[in-house]
Amino acid sequence: MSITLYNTLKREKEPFVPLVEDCVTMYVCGPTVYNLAHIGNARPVVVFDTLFRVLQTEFGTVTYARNITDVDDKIITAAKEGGRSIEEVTDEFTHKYREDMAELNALPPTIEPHATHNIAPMIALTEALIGKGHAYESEGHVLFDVESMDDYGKLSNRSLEDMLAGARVEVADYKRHPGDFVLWKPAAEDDPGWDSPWGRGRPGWHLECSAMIREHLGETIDIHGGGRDLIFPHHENEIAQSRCAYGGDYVRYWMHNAYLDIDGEKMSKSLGNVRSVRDLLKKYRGEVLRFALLSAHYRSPLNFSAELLEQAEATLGSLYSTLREVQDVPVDMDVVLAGEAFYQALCDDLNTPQAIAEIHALAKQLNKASDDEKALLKAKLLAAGDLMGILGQDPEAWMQGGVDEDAIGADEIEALIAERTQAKLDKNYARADEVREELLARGVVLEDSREGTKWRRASE
RNA sequence: GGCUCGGUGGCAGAGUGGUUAUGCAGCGGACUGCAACUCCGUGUACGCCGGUUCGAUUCCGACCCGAGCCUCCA
Repeated sequence: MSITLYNTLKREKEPFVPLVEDCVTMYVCGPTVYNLAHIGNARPVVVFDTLFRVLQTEFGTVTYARNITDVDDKIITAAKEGGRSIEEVTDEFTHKYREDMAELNALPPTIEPHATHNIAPMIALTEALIGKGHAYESEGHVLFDVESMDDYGKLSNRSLEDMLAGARVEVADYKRHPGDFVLWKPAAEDDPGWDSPWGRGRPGWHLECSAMIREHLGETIDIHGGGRDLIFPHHENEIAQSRCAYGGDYVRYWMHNAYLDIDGEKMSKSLGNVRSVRDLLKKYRGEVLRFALLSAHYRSPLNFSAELLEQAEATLGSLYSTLREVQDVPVDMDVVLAGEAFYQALCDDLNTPQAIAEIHALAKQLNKASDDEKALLKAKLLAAGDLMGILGQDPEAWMQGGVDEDAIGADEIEALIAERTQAKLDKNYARADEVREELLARGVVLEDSREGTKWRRASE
């Protein structure tokens, strides 16, 4: 099965062929650890985690790196405001980031390089750029000279003139060209800093990714992902740094996910609608958040809303309900993915909505399957879910679980169901319906079947 | 102003030069003591205007509307 990916650099889908046969390198821009991850941060994590899973089905070795930016102005500010050390802040939020992403069923990346552990390669990169005439020192800063690169702006498709036309920012007087960007900047006395040929300082943001990719993955990698907003200037500048310093292509496939809106509005601090993953997890299970994030194609904007989450929860509930019906059916066969529609959808530039449609088709088949068809269909459904990071839990536990601490307990539910069952045997339907109504009012839905009464927590 | 990306049925959301994804909601039916679950059936939507074509939602052009980037915000 060949995988097709949309390459931002070429603005079209193309077959994915790794540089080294059977061996893929992928890098995704990770968090700056100064606060909690919000749901917008989670989108690329879930999207590229899904890609990671798909790539692993096709290639023997997939090395996936996601960095931790642990030196940055915002971190310094956060530490000062909280009266804490830099390490306290970065440790706390690195930890919480990992926890939150794990809740979303995102697999840990193969490598998680920290910026502060890779200062030497950053200094080396800066020196290389100066040595080749692509960077210059000015007032304690080291700046990249954008005019020294012929095709600067290729990824974002803008010329230096375009950038000047739109410039809305005062140009620092130590820059030769307004587009020049900082590779290394001086550190204030009490700020984190490292000794360098240009004095005590710290790296610019763009420098980190270039240096860490070179250090951990190599000169040219296959896939580099991130949010759409990173195309310019971040990724553009990474390209400039790495290609000018090392030669090579740097990145062969650039992938960018679209933004997330909250209730139809851009998520922003000023609107006060930033939703942290941690906060959302108090009301919705991680798998629900993940499913919601995958319900739209990664290159399409996604409107994040209560309706979306409730629909995600209902859909997952329905799929788990299907799986619950075949709980006792053993699955021990390997599914040949190549022929499966859900797999083809995922291989086609990660078309998750199409894959979800195919999952519905499988569930429908399973719901009306004869006994001897069930094992294979169940295996396919689980395989599809596994690729998307969903449907991996025990169906009964999912149906009866939730995140509401105050919900009615299982024992009490079972007792009421027993009472209702007896009432039904006694043909006391009034009492039976009364029990059902009472449970419904408390968020429990009853489903009678030949095997007895089952229950589940209602969505919402 | 420049660059990029969109406008699909009540809602969400794929996709395609011609056989009307998928889910939710709605309607009809089967099942059920009644429900729920499940199953069956049901809705000819593609911003506007031109063009190409036997035929366009899908290609081309103009237009309208919206979003993002150009401010180290995924």
